Amino acid sequence: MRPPTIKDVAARAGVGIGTVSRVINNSAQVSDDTRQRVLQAIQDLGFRPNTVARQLSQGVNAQNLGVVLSYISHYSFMERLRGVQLAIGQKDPPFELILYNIMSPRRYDDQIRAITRQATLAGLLIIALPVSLQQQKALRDSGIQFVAISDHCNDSYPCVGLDNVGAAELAVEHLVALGHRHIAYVGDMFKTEHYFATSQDRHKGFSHVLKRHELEYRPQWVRLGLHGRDEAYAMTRDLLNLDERPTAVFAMSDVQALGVISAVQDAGLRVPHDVSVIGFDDIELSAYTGLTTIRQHLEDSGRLGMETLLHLLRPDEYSAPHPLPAPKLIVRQTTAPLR
Amino acid sequence: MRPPTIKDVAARAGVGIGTVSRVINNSAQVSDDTRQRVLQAIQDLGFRPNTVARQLSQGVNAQNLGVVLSYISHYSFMERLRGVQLAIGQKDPPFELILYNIMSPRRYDDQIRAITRQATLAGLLIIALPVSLQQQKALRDSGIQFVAISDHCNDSYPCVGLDNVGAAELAVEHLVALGHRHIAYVGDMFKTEHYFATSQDRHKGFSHVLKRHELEYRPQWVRLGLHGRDEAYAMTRDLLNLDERPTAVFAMSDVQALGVISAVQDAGLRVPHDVSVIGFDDIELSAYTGLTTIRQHLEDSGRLGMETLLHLLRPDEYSAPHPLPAPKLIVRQTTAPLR
DNA sequence: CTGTTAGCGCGTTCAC
DNA sequence: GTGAACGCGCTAACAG
Repeated sequence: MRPPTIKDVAARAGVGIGTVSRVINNSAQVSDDTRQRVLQAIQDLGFRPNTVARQLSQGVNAQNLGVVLSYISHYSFMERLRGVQLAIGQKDPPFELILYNIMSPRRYDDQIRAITRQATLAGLLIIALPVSLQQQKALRDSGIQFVAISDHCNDSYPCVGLDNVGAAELAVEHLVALGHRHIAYVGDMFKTEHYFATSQDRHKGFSHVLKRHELEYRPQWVRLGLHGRDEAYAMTRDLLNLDERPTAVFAMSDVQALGVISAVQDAGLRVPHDVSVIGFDDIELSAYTGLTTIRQHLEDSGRLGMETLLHLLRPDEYSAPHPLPAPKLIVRQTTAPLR
Repeated sequence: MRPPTIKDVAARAGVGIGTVSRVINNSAQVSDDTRQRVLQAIQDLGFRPNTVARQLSQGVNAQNLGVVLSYISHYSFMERLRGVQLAIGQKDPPFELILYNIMSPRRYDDQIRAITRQATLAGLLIIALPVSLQQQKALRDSGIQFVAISDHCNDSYPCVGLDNVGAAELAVEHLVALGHRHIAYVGDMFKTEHYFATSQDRHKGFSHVLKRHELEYRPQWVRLGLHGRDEAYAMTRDLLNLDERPTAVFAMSDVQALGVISAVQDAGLRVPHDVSVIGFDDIELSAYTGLTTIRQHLEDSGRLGMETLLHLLRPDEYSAPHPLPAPKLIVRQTTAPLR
């Protein structure tokens, strides 16, 4: 049962297909009588014009831009997305934005394949997800320009670089500079699949600093779990129950840092008096809550990624964007010198 | 200069169009020699396969869903969007989501027109924007199912209802119940164009309650400005400089409420001891900051809107969604009885 | 006013 | 292996 076409409608209404076309585009003058008959036939058959065919015959080349990202529900991705929107702005005619929300690694490859096979995209922005050689080829073959925002850039494609390891070092160095020697890490479970390893990378920065200052690495001070405020809360509770507990916590994201803080407070301790807490991201929320954190310029990175893509697509209209500022330590009220 | 087609490529490579098609789909066995010639021609001409034509000939009906909203950068819209994503979920093959971000009222109508003329959408969700009769007709004519999330629903189209007036009354009644008689309103400027009037509506609820309790309405206690934390901060500063200042403030959004709170604190006053503050929305942020507010079920409303649309599109796969819970007063730590 | 015809660009048969 | 038709569903231009 394929969907009805104007041909079917024409047959049922006893008219030519041209007339049907006129009716659905309510252009030209069609006699009121035949118009009614056509409309009736459309009703009866449940006819819906096929937009793809319509586009082809009208010669419109869809100018859509895609964004592939995971975890769209995280604030950090939302803020990046905001930057993307800013970059697209309000050109006339505008590019439209198609969101591809990757929820499982297995689906990622399927999704890219689907995009290259059937999406009508001018360009694609891939956020914090790896781009394999095959995917690069597939994208190029289908004429889709792409840019990645990534921790693992290389020269084989345009890419806005992030540096999770280095930025994490910034955070932990801050704690060390405050005199802390007993520092814990709270983050996401390390992924074994082919996602980028944000938590691994930030944990790597954490380890580097410990090593650099010859501080002991204690596995029981590294807590990994699902992402989220409540999960971080639970992990921190366990952390505080240890015989020897840390005096500072580096949480791999601001949302998790807020969970850490709640747990510390609920344990009858004070932040930063008893325990210092530093987060990562600098989402908008963090300014409101006074959280010390690492600013990774979320909005700017999204904007920059999209600007890079636009520049690729239309060099005359969009100039090459400025590079991303380096991650920056933002000291607020949740870290203090070791007593 | 129209873009090159496979025909042009075929001519340049001295082959038939069938061969070109095989090459770009790297299917079938093409001799290595001719493949190279074709690839070269593609290079030379800068040929990009036309996805629309490709779709038509393959019979894929684009199954995209659109979301029209304004102010995508506001947290409240982001949380609605999260709900929308949840509803779409991960069906296989999935619907993709196209974002139409309306930044000026004038552009809204153009945008809808563009959507009806050239977008390949199965359905459209219109969030907090009015749908004129003409727009309804245009959408129906182009076979695009649509659902609105709106404060002004009527029977002419499927719609998830909001009630800003009633919900605002809830907020102000709470303040009155706490003994407050001098209540200020901080909100967005009233729009004169054809957007929905969120600020007007919430202000209307505010006025209703004052009238109901025979409280005086003082124009100088109604502050309207641009949306944002900092703008709300400035308005509140002015408010506190008045000879007679309010003892409670109803901010039309949580983000603005946070600005109000900062201003109160910076003026050397305490919240809620000296001034009670209530917001509106219950964005995630508000739980973290202890803000008393009105929960309008943002995420649920987005989810519900999209579920309604999906149910319309595929009644067999998606059941009719449950209705939206009523707005709810969430009392936290920023409101207290009048001293 | 209305039926017919020729494309839109590409995938997919077919024969060669 | 490869070229040349045919058709996807629709719009537009042309006759009537």
